[in-house]
Amino acid sequence: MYALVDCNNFYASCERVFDPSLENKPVVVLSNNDGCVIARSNEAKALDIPMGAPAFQYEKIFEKNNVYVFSSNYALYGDMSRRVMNILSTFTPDIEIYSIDEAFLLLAGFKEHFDLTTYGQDMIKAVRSRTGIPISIGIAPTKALAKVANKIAKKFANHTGGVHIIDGPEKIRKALSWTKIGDVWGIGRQYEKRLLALNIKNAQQFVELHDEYVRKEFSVVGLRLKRDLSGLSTLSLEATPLKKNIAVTRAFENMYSDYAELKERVSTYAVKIGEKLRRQDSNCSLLQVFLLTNPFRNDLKQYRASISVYTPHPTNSSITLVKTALTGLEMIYKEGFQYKKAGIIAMKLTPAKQKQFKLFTEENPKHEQLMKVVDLLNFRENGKVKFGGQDLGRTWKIKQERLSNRFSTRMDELIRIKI
DNA sequence: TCTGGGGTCCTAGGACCC
DNA sequence: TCTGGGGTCCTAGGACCC
Repeated sequence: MYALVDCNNFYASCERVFDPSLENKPVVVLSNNDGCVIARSNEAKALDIPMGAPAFQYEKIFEKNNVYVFSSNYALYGDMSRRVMNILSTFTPDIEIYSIDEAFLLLAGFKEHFDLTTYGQDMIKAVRSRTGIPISIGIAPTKALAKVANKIAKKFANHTGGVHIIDGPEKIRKALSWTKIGDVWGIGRQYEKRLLALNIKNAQQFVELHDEYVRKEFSVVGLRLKRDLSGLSTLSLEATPLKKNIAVTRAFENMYSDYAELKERVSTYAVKIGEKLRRQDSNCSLLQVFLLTNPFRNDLKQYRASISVYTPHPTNSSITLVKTALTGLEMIYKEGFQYKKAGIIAMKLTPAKQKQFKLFTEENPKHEQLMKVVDLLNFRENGKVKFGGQDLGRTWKIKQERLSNRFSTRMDELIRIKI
């Protein structure tokens, strides 16, 4: 059996842990630049604030309903996630961390020795008492069905107490008939549209389609999903692998048309890519750089371009990455456009330890030492060391007007209690 | 004024190899 | 008239996920 454990309204719940007065109140968390709503408490969902809602369009609704609005605080959410996952790992040796707030647990052979409902409830209690985060658990013979079970556990929390088990053909059929086709894991907007056109409205009707048909219309991905949903375990637990790509992409606060400004932004993104690579101890060999205008401004000329550039050798040195990224930028930049967003994706990642030496080009060995020192200083001094290509006068101007403290990772931002 | 960011996988087509 | 068969690698685009 597989369990899917999902943190309820994760980002909103993290904010609540450190401010319990938010309990039972509507809470939303915004994306970078305070742009869109990316997490909502149940109370906020009840106000019909949709996922992805642009914040500026909902300002009035926030005010009228006393919605508590937060900028996203990834330092906090990442650390809380790590704590939750650590607790879950004590319940089974086989765990796949699927996302920041979700994990699959393989409970092989547990059924014979434990009551799975009680086991699930024990997990809920442990995570709640040790982190303050509420979770829901779905248990079933396959991953796709565990997802379905999780949805039921959450939707009928009053009945299920947060744990729901699907086992046996009858329960599977019942759960699948209840599940709307668009709510199935792996069925997104496009597939939903196509299936509805065929009058396939729920998951049960989907699993009754012929294999060949599903394979032809929805590729092997769809076919695997169909099998897994029908109870044949097809998707297995994956060891949480190292990342294959690492990206830093941001919309700008304004539109830029000046090459010098883009150069500064892209340099800063490349420096950040370097930090991320060093954190997971990887090198990269290929950088993809892209640039685009504001797609929401129909009145302006549109342009988007992207290019891949090889680094001279596998590297995680910010210096080399900046140089490579700027080569790419120069190739795709065109004058006369108002740019709104740029990004860099590092690809072809290799472990930093297994460096393939090149015959003619090689990293200056001083880079490695230098980067170590820079990372250390930036950690201690909260990001004070910058590179020449970055704007030294810039006080990081991403919009974060309602940021909570990094309660669990910074000494100077600990929660304060008055006695 | 204002509209996120970071991932994965699959397929098709082109360029290349022997 | 007629023009092989089997590969790999890369890229772009499109779908999906949270």
